[in-house]
Amino acid sequence: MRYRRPKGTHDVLPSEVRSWRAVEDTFARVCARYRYQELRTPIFEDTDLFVRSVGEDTDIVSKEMYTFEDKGGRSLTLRAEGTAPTVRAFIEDNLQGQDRERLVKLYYLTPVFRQDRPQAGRFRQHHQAGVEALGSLDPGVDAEVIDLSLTFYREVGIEGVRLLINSVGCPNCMTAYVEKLKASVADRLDEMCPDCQRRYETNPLRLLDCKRERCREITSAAPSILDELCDQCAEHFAQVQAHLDALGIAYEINPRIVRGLDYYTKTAFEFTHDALGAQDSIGGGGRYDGLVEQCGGPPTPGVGVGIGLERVLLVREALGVSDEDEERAGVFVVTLGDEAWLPGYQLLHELRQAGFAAGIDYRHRSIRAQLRYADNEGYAHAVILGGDEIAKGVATVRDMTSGEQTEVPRPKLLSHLEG
RNA sequence: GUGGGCGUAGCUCAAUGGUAGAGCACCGGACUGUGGCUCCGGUGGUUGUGGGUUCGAAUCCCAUCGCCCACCCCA
Repeated sequence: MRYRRPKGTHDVLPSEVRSWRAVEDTFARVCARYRYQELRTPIFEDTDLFVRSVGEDTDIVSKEMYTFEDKGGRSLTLRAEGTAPTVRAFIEDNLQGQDRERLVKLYYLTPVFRQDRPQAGRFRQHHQAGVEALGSLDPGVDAEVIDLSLTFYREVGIEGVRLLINSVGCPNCMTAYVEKLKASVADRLDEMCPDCQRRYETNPLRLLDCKRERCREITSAAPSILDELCDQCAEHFAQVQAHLDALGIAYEINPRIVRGLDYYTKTAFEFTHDALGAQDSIGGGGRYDGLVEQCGGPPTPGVGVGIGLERVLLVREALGVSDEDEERAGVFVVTLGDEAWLPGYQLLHELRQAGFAAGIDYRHRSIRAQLRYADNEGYAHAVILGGDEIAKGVATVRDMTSGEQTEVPRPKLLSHLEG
């Protein structure tokens, strides 16, 4: 095999496209219902956009980005996540207009590139469906984004989604909390794993995220961020819960949800599903009230979610969700012998011009082979043209479901098929 | 990046050192101009690749590539 697809990437085969379409169309439909508008941004951006928004010290930026230089010496990076490019466009294209209080609601479907080691549910190119709501601090918007996500999961046929929520506070309470966290861990730091010892200096919040039993045990003694939130953040988190409660949305509060992107403030949440293996997160997001300003725009709060489409597809498969069978459609032109070929070929063109899906057998095989093919390919009708039909100026129309056949005069063929 | 498992026909898998097979799919026939059911027959493999051990390797050893799973991280 001379060429292979790059590691961690996938070809979406014709047989798989239907479920992709079903999921993508459902997402677009749900977004339209919640009044989010589609935004398409480039597949690559200035490297600096991701570095400064996601955070220099995150795994995504420090080891997973596909970064390259163009001929002008600019450093560019393949889309490593969805929020930063959306925020960039929000600012650059002035999507908010003059009304700086206006809520701008955007959605996207996009490939995302990260160079991890592939495994179940993890790819180097995956696809995310996401929404971003920019311009409101209202906790009802946090809940709306969560509600939209859950509606999407339900409408693609996924039951059993678990919602985990947390608040990571604002820069003020977060800084104060980080100090307390470090203090509580400090005297046992030498017992922790090398990663955590590094995190202690570079990104202490991530200490809470470590999966090692020893580290978990040590951090379990640490204060919860939820106890350290400032009044504003605590109130916002309470209000998010009140809004979720009002919608009857079940959730678990999990103070260990930190998320791997540095721009999050206040609300952070994650959707998981038990049908998946180790990579059980099927979506995640949160609030990022400082990001727009940090990227050079006017101070603007925001909240959003990213949903992994491959994982959604995996869950659907595990749950046995099936897409509707495609109905039989189209007309297959069966020609018998040389004299019927060109008339059949003309009919094929005529059918297509009239809007029918239509096909023919370029192998000139037996009628048996042609009908078998038409059956396998899901045609609704076969039109048989042989010596008899040509002589009589008719065509034989066979209904591929019932097997009924009728002789139809050539001039009336199209109207007969339409009826 | 670290560790483990697995690579045999288009697909799912047999064959444990001695002639590479089955089911499904595909093609043809029974049915000379009629698909689906049944029966019969057929096409299809440099056993991922390279090297080694052996009289003999799909099988054992080494290397390499690929895939899968876990760690890590995330969607």
